[in-house]
Amino acid sequence: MSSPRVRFAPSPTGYLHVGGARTALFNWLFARKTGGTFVLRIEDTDRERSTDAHTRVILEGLEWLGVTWDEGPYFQGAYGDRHRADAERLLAEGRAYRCFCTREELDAQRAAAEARKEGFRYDGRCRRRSEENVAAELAKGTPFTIRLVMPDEELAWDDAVHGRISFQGRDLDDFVILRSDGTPIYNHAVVSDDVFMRITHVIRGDDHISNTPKQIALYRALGHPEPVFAHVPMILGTDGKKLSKRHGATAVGDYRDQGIFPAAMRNFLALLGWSPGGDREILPEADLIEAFSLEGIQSKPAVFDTTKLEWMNGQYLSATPASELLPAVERQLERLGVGSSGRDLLPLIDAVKVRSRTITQLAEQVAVRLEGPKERDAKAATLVAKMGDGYSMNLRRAVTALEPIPAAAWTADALLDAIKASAEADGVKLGDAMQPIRVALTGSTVSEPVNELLAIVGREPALRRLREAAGQ
RNA sequence: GGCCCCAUCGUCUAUCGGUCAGGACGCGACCCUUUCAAGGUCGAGAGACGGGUUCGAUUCCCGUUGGGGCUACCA
Repeated sequence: MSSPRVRFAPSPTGYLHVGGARTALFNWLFARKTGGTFVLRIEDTDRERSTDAHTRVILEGLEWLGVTWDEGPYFQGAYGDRHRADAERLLAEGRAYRCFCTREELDAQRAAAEARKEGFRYDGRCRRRSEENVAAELAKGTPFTIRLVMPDEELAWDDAVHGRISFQGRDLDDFVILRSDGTPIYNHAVVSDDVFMRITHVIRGDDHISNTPKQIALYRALGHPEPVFAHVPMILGTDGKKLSKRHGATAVGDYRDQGIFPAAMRNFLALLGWSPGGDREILPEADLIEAFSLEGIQSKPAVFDTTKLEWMNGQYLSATPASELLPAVERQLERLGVGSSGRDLLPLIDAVKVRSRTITQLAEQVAVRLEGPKERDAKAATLVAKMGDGYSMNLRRAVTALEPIPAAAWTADALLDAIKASAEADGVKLGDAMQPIRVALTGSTVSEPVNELLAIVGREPALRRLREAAGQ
């Protein structure tokens, strides 16, 4: 077999959903693994809902993820002539027919079927029209759609992830392939394009399984061999329902904005519904490609767990040197309206790196060290409440102990000694002396070691904040 | 309603008939640290149910239950 050709074919009717991103990723991984070609096709046949803005967002999302395409983007809307020609060929060969039923008639039939608790299936009445009758309708200029003659035969395939899936043609109806305005319906456009673009492997979402028999019927009618189909399971929200807006962030852009790394997102998405086998979790791009296979794809849906995504991002964050993080941190600081006032940010980044899971969190922590906390987090607030007067008392002690240290001697080591000596003299546990300082300086119970924190914040700002927090 | 897909810890998963059912996230404990994390160690935690097939089923088959998808002149 010549090298595989795969495609990702989103419709620009919304943002790039994480499910779509994963489908794109699997296609990409497969193409890279097999030395195949990854084609991007924008399915914009739904003129009502498709927008250029959505197309742009999808392209940007893919680029951000590092899912690069080798061909395209092709726009399905540009191929109307071929779609029409294919439909007319089917018509000429008797594999399709004109349907003059109006929307109203169809709606009435559907309503009646539903009232009887039955599924609606078009009864094919227009297929039985005589040639004279068709000619007469045509002469009158009655609008018509073109429907495919659904063969009464088995429509089955060996799905690369599900194994054999089989439908019966008699359970399906003669579906519309060309609208009365001459534009194609999804299934028809897809098959026409996949044939034209010589797609060998169709890797797409599970929700397309029920479209597949229709498309197989189309391939057979058109006289083209079918590609390999691989239907990847869907992504669910934590409640087990299809992932949607109400589960929170679903667009890849949301995660980019939250400070998730493309590499972490890629790694996480790849492991959602696919496993390289064994116990590996953190896989760089090259390993992902090396290990990828369609057979490794799970057949059950997967729940999108943002906690694990963040953990994974933290792994990538910890492994990235501060110097590489710097530009992103500077951008985030700018967004927060925080100036670095000429300070070298590298030590600050290193100080908070292992305690952050996203660039955004990291930048916020850097900002706090630069300008002080805006508020206390829940744990810190609880701690302050629990300590009562002890909180400000310990802060006053800290100020007394730290004030004598001149700026020139304001080092982590000296600070540690001073705090220890003070705590010991007052009979205060070191933790009780430290934690109020940490909270006063960061608004959080989590930070680098307190003496290092003090050194990083600097003598004047640190003492000022401690006094303020102590109510002095 | 019809057609189709799915079913291992809370979550992501390993297992391709014989395992103390392994790993990761999260959770708990401990170690490290006279302070926070990170890290390390340990722990709790799963084969939906019922039938088969088999010397032996999480694994193969059937059914039940429970999820999900599709059922448009949407994609």
